[in-house]
Amino acid sequence: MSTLSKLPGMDSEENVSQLADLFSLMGDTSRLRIILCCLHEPISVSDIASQLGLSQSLVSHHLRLLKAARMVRSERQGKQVFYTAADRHVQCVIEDMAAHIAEPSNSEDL
Amino acid sequence: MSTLSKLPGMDSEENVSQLADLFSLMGDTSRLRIILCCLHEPISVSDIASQLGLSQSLVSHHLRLLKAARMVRSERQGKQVFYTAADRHVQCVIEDMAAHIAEPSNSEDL
DNA sequence: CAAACATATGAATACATGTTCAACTATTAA
DNA sequence: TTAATAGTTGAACATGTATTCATATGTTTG
Repeated sequence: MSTLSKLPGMDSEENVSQLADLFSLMGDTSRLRIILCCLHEPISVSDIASQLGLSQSLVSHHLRLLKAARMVRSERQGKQVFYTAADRHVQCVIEDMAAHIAEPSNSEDL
Repeated sequence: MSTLSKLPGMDSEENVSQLADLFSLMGDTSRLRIILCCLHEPISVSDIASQLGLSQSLVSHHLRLLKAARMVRSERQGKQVFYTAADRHVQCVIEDMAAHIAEPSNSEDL
């Protein structure tokens, strides 16, 4: 058995690339900001676009990818479509990464 | 004040792109696998390369980026250089993302 | 029905980046 | 010092992808 890591499920190629795909999605500034917009309450596409200063088309493109990865959920209300972060893990990931940034660098790093 | 999110520090442009850069690093399959290799114990460049079936050069390139982002630490021992994951947050991020994948999709997703 | 609004989508482009190859530095052994 | 091993680095290439523009779909209102 090839145990690349001791994390559950992380020994298969497929799981790793599935993970990488998700990280890749969050690796784009526009997309990450869109996710942040969706974290706390449902928000419409045009509201995201105007809040972030992005074109509506671009936001829609990104939301499609995020939705396909189940990172956001969509709900139509009349003409508008509201998006929300899919589950709490999305926020957890961001908080953890922020904690990494906050972590003081060791002196040995130099 | 523009509070894009209620996450501490996530209201500034710079912090968001700093986050995105880190996610982007983890968004590549090779790099993510390299990180997984470094999670639990120090490992040399050539060992990573042979374990993952990647060229030593490629591994070194990736490690340089990971080190610059303070995701891994390096320590030379003789001819070899051993790398380790920098802090526990790196592992947390991966675990959270794995939990997201494991999360059952809602019926409304269709 | 047509018009107006909100969102989605496809194609084209411009830019970023993962990978390879070759050459270079660093460390140890003979 | 020379040879051998381990790692790094730079340039070049090939592939992927974020963004834009134009157009299409869906929804409400007149």
